[in-house]
Amino acid sequence: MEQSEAAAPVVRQLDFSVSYNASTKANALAKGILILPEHPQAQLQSKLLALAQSQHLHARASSSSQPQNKRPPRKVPPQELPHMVGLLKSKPIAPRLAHPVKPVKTESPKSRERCNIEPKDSTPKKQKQCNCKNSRCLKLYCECFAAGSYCDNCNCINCHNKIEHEADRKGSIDAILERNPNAFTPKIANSPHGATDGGVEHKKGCNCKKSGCLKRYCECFQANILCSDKCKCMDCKNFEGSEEKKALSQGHPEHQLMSIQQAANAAINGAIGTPPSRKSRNHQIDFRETCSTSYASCSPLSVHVSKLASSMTLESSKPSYRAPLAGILQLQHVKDFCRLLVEVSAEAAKSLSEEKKMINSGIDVNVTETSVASSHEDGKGDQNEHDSLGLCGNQENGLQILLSESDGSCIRNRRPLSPETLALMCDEEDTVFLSTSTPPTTTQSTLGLNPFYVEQERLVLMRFRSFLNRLITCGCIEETKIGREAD
DNA sequence: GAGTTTGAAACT
DNA sequence: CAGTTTCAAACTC
Repeated sequence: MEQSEAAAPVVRQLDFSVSYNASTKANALAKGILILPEHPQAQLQSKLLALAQSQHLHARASSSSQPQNKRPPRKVPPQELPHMVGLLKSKPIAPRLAHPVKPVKTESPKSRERCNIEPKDSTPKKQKQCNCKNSRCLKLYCECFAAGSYCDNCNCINCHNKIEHEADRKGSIDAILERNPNAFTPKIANSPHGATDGGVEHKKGCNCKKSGCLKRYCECFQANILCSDKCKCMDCKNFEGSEEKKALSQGHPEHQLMSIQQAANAAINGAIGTPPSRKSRNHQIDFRETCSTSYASCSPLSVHVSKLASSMTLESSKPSYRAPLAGILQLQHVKDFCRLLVEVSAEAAKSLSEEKKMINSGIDVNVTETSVASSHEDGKGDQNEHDSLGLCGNQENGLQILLSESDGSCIRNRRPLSPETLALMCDEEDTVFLSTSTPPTTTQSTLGLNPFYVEQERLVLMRFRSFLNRLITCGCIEETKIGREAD
């Protein structure tokens, strides 16, 4: 069947678990996934990622003065360490040093470290530069060592975390692993609760007492995640809905971006109504217990409701709250939507191939082109999408009017949106995709961007954007409804 | 840049 | 396992 054949590339493109390289190509083929060299899925993936992260990255780039030209030659990934140690036979314990001789330092570590704002996560992108003095960089105090990396361009003293001290290093690693086999495994992991903290949580949890978990002393805060059940912190303010956290975010663009990232992480789990978990420890002053909105309000579309519900909880001890998209967006909807995207792609492929044939036979195809694009921008396409998703089916007529808008502009004109919502809308990036609507150039072709697929990809991405806009609309409307009910 | 605070890691 | 010490990062002045 022609349609299924055309849909195959999109199926492959949407399979983000498969990275496009020579080794995975064979795997993909074995799975029946079609690989098209002239249109690697990485292009689509990177565009989607860029769409979601552009705001974050732009702001980070402007706020960070860290020089980007430092590239350590080779870094050992954290997960590599246990493996390395497993090969060791002896177990020398690294002795504690009294007071090593201090070499002359040439650079101010503070000015540099201040700029090093990369969140500590499982996949560090930028090499930390430590300032260790007494640990020889062979203890977990050393960030480089703890990350499984060799020291490089650091300001450490008497450093043994180097290739030339490999024996010492391995001995120390072995000793540490003997104490704690998980010492080198990433501390940040996917949360079993999902919505609790935006999808990830600190494996061990923090133990903060004075920082309110709102300073970088706190490992959770530093990793840009919310505190979880596992934390033993006191007077924690690092939870969704925390006024202090909110105030902090509003004051600092960097923290705003962190919040956006947290909210985006939470969107996947929170929007489909994953039940929140609760942290309950009687020995601790837990603000989350008095603010039951915290965990439920993880959706980026629910930021305003979160604020509202937060204030409600100050007045009532048992506030009721549900995320705006709870009960609206179900897992099945996401599946349906993916199916829809495949269909859109297939239809586009079909139309485009017909168009190509017509061009070849000298027929003017302007009308066809218009019909293809418009059918996916509104009208039938929208109805199809709306039907398949069943979104906001319980909403009043106003919603239908809003849904009929294809670009979501009316939503934005209605009132200012939160940075979190704007981050998801990513409309400022529209030009990136819309620019591909211009006739493909020979450059694109020579770069391996088959114009046929560029156009096909554009249509799919536009549908995706349209879907996100509708989702936002649903969230806004539900939010308004909840707000009215609260009044 | 020096000094202080903080919380994880290491040690007892 | 709890308490203490050490350590280096984060923070303040």
